Amino acid sequence: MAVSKVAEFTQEDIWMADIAKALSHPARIRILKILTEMNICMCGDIVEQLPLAQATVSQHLKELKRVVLIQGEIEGPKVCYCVNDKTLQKAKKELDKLFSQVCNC
Amino acid sequence: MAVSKVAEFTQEDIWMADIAKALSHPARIRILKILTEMNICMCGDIVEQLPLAQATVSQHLKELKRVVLIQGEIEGPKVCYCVNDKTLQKAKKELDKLFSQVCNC
DNA sequence: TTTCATCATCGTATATTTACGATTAACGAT
DNA sequence: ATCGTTAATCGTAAATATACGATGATGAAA
Repeated sequence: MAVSKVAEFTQEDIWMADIAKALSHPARIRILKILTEMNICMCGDIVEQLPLAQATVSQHLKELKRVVLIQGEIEGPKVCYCVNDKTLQKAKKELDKLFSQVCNC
Repeated sequence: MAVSKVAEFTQEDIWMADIAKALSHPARIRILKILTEMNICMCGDIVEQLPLAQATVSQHLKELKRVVLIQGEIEGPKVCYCVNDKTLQKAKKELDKLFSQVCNC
């Protein structure tokens, strides 16, 4: 694109779109589910369960971290990932709000 | 990317990611709101309310149509757009399901 | 039938995303 | 100190997304 026009929208719409972007790849949906299903949650565990290389999974984790849907805690050479309930709750609330605004039901 | 790996995920995760992708630009969030707020909903009306050229808005509408979050009805030279409540309801339901699976709250 | 209005599509430029191998960094264990 | 494990980052290639001007198609109105 020539130049992004994203900044010309409201902060609310930008945030919502940003959360949606983080959820816009099936690998990242899957990662969120894996993080909840499993107790231990190292990057390696996730790589095992996805048809993707370690570098690619690391990139997807980075995107989820960017919007704070997940967070990682360094434990020696390992990193223990988990979902961030606060952001998830806010996302759910804002999505509910959007859908109630937008749906005639 | 070399080759997309999207097909290797479940249909459910792919659908959810696809809906999220459609919502992943603030212009498209805004368009959904405009379509609900306004009674008449021509493409031109939307263009007026966005800081984007007509061709760009048309592209965003196409992306929303792709996942059937909206639909357009041709009325002479005009096209009357409206949100698709059925898809919105399904999206809300699936998102709720995802969040309940993924959030410890 | 010519003109106008409306909107999709084409062509194009640039930015971003997806994917991976290779490398690097950080730490624990030997 | 060296080695193995873990995961981030770099470099790169290819696919997609974003943005717009120009053009095309369609139908209403003159």
